[in-house]
Amino acid sequence: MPNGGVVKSTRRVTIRDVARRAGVSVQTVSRVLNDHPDVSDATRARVQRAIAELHYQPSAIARSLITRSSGVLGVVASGFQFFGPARLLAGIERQATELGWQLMLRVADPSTPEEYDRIAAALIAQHVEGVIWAYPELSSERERAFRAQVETHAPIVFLSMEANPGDAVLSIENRLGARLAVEHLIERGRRHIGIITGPLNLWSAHQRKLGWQDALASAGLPCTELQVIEGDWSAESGCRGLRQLIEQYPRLDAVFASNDQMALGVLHAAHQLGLTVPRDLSVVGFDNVPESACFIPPLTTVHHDLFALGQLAVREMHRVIQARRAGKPAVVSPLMLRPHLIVRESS
Amino acid sequence: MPNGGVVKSTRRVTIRDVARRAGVSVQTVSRVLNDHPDVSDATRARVQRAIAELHYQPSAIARSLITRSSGVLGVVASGFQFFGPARLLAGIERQATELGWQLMLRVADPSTPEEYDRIAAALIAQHVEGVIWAYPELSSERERAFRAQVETHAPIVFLSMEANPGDAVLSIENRLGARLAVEHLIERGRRHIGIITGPLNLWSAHQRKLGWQDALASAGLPCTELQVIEGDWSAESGCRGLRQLIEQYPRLDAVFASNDQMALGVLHAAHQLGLTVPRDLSVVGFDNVPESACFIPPLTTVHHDLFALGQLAVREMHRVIQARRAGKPAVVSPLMLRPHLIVRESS
DNA sequence: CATTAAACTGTGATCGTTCACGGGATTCTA
DNA sequence: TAGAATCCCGTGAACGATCACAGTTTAATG
Repeated sequence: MPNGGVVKSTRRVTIRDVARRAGVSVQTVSRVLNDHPDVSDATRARVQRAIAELHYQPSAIARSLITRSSGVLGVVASGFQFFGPARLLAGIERQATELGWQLMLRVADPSTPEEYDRIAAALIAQHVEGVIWAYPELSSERERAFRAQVETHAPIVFLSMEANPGDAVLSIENRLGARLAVEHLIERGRRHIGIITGPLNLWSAHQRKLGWQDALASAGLPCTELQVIEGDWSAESGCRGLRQLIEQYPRLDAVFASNDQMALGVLHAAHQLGLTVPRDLSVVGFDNVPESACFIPPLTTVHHDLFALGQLAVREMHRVIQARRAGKPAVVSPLMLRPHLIVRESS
Repeated sequence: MPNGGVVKSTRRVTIRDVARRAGVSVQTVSRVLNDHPDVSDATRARVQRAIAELHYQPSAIARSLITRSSGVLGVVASGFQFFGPARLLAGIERQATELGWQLMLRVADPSTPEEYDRIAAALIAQHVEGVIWAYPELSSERERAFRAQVETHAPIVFLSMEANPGDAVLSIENRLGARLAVEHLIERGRRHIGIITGPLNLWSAHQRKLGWQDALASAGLPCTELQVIEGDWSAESGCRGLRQLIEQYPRLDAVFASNDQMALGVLHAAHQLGLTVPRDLSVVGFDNVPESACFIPPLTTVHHDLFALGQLAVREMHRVIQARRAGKPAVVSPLMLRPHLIVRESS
């Protein structure tokens, strides 16, 4: 019966209650719970019946205190209003659940500096056995401070970040992806290719810009700062970006937008300006969000699989933790996933 | 120095180590940690220095065992590749962090039935003090089972769900929002208004359909099943939806798409079919995703604030838990947030 | 100066579980 | 039939903190 959420504040049913009811010791109940062999079938059945009758649920907290392993991974993420981070988080969650890990979620807001200390402290307090740093950018010094705090307690995996030597970073090849996109524009005969970047303090945004430069340089095409506008991932910034770009670089005949949302903004602005895509202007995006196939016109874009990256991160973490429990030293091995181009009608 | 993530497996620094170093009892250290008054300034300083020198981090796990309060809320969510759930989760996280709660995240995949039992068990095992059920739909019977398991341990808040009497549900007024959208189309002179719904087993999708019916009925306009297509929230389904709609109801002069992504699909299909929006066809969406202002044409849509809803949910949970700690019974009070219409050029 | 209150600090039990160890009953081997 | 081996089960300590209670010193009061 619905009771409006009134909780009876009864004491929690413990292993002791089960033991009493089954007429055995707590240790025997513990053995049943953990599938240890040294229990006769008869007592095992009795204990299991008591467990069911009392609706007993073991306490992971008490267990992790004594076993010194919590079964919890910490995830530091942010910006899941964006497609990438959301997919990443989904992949992490899926794999974690499959391998039996719980997830403690923190959202890092890169604004305040001492917040990272608080996050580290909170994760350590919760006895997380591993930390997955998903997406939020870290300056080198902050990263060092964070690692110094956390790493004596738990290994860390960094995702989509700059890889300093020795870092455990998993990522997609942003630079390659951008190069593929721009090379494609060049193949289609475009010669004056601008870029709208993400926030350039972000490593991934910076890498995509480098990929754009790579492609232009090796084709001997113009590559100046006049062709660059820094956006903020939002469609609106893509819209503004195109206007500015055309103003400061009128010969523009193609744009590489560093994500699909900004590409949408570019398409929008082009439409407003009376430019026909792709005749007057080619546009390529990055991310391959599901909607990009329904843009007007459908967007050529770079596909990458962040769901898989998230899964991979958890698997790596799992491997390392398991190995260490067995006493062997183990480190996360860095890895880069290759993106590929999806050609549609905007180019 | 980067060391590839090698963890020194030293014993954790405990309150006892701090006590020894500061030359006081563990109780005194505990008092310092919890800001209890009965400590002289001199000892307090000595203890704090010891804490700093040893890099001591208290164990939330040990603490929650004895205090019987974990400081952890469980969140069951899914589908954060969509704008709504992502905003909801972001709001929940923000408010939780502000109020000092940790978040245990589970993603519910509505496919398997016994998974709900596992989720409930996991949450109880982790001693969560409250559960926020964010978005994933529950059948009445599954809900009952879940509540029966969890509610003796922790209060539950349901978000965006059907409210059975007595349920603690927070939501936005989906039905009203849809009615606003359709009434607007009627005001603009449209008479043959179709709808592309979300999956109709979802309460929110069903409510939006009812809102559409409300508006048509009170205006005395046609309202038949021929005007209805069931989508799946994706842009692609909106695209297909419009084609089918026109086929089975050729007089169509406006479409209410139950989210912005499907509205994008509608715009796309209209463009392909040579229809000009809004001249030949008016389109209204639902959600007001940031991109919708950059659709072609910019989308008229229903704005609602799921971030605020998430914050609210945590605040309610907080209130209830605090009250119960103080021994007073308290229940979550149901609440509905009003959405409003954003008029742009697609209508 | 004795008495009482206030300020400060320590002791042992406790939360719910597993770990290390020990011991009795049963079966097997010589 | 004695000895060892196997199976089964229980006892006390431990994990890292807080709680309830008690004790000791210092300051305030009559």
